[in-house]
Amino acid sequence: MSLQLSVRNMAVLPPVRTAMEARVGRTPHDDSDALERIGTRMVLHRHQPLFQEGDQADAVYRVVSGAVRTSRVMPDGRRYVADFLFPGDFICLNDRQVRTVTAEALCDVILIRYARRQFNSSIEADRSLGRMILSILSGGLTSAQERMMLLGRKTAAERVASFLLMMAGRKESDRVELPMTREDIADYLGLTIETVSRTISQFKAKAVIQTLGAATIVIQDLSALEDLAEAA
Amino acid sequence: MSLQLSVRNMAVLPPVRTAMEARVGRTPHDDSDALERIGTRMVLHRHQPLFQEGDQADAVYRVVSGAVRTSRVMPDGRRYVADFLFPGDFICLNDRQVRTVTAEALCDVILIRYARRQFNSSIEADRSLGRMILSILSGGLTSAQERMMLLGRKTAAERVASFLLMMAGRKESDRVELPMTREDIADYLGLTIETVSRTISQFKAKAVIQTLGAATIVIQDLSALEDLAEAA
DNA sequence: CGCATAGTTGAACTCTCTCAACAGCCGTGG
DNA sequence: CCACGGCTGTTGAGAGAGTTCAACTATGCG
Repeated sequence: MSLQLSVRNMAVLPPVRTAMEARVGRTPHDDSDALERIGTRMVLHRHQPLFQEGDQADAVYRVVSGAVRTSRVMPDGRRYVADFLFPGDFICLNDRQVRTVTAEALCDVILIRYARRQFNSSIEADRSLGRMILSILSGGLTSAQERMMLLGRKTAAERVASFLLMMAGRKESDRVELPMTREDIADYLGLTIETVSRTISQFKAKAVIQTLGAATIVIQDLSALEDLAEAA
Repeated sequence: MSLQLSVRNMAVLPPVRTAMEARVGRTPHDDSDALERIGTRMVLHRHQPLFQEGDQADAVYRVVSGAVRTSRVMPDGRRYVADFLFPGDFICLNDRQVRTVTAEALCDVILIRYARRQFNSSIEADRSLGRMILSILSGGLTSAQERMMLLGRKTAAERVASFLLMMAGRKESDRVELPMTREDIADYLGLTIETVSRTISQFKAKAVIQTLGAATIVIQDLSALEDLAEAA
């Protein structure tokens, strides 16, 4: 009945992206102070699971490098990708007892693990850290709403364009690496592999983007892509 | 780029529903203690807006009675209903500065208004209240994920069945009042009015539900409805 | 080099949407 | 109190976006 969550946060590791995140990132009392002491570093290899649906949720994680996917499968096999997590993002920053998604490494990943109890103590002890977590959760809800609009009301082309812009938003360059498969993208956008593939081909035909192998796309015409995304 | 949020919480006013909510609801130090002092009661009439997209977000609200709808409109008119808020639910429990949804009364509504600054102070002052807010935000994210699965992967029949079960979940009886229009439901489920209407008609034809006017449905066969919802 | 996996493209199909007409309900005013 | 008008909801028919099934191609790893 409920899903585990993964919440994005750009506070420390990657460059800031939004007003909220910028604000958080510049908090004088940086969150890493309080958290650094209690985290343990760990490595995950490509396709290795971090945890499974149903597991006890005894830790919070933060991605240092690489990319993680959280997903869920319906009894009949339909899959839903909850989120892609990149450096700086927290995984499952909520208070659920049981995992409701499976988290897997898309490529080799380094992350920091925080035991739930210690993490909670840190939040309570450090007021600015608590505020930050609140902010991150708020931001997560906000972007969840954005995604619901996408899933409920946008066309395939708009969804794919929005997705590419999202991925591009993380970087300066016009070159975007997609560590996930087309199937992952499809399950993230509520489409099929074929539709994602066809849509990307259309964008190439229109010279909006270009591909360097399936995993790398180059944005040739950013404003055209933004128009296609029909940003609301 | 970001959406305002409305977060559900059953802690005080209505009966508890989930593990998390139950836990919160039984917190010895009840949240109403800390909040009651700073809230002001207000009344809203049917169709009256509480706030609009773009407004300054200087308050948090909590529904006492009635029902509120939050929504957003894309430039070309496509609408997305973010949430329906019922007694006990908080509206826009996040730290965004600007409203990214419009909130309107579906019927006559009583709510409590908390000035943002005082609300934030209360959270910081009262540890258990802070925990509760964190819990509510977590729960909001969890149900957002649930909804994304619905929007991305479920069929029209599954969506409508899930919706009816959601609405029924708030009550003991098998009689469910729907204060929102078919259009609201459609925009909430990512469907059209016609599809919602047709699906409800199908359910009636199968004797799964029954209607007493458009606004009241009676669940005749709960397990059949649950099957239709294909609960994941 | 060769196989397996991932991605692309084509064609037919289907679910949902769109457009359109009709029906039912409710409040207002005669 | 009933009749009218407007709004909300229902039903029908046709169209279209995206899916499904299937074949083919490219890529990457042993």
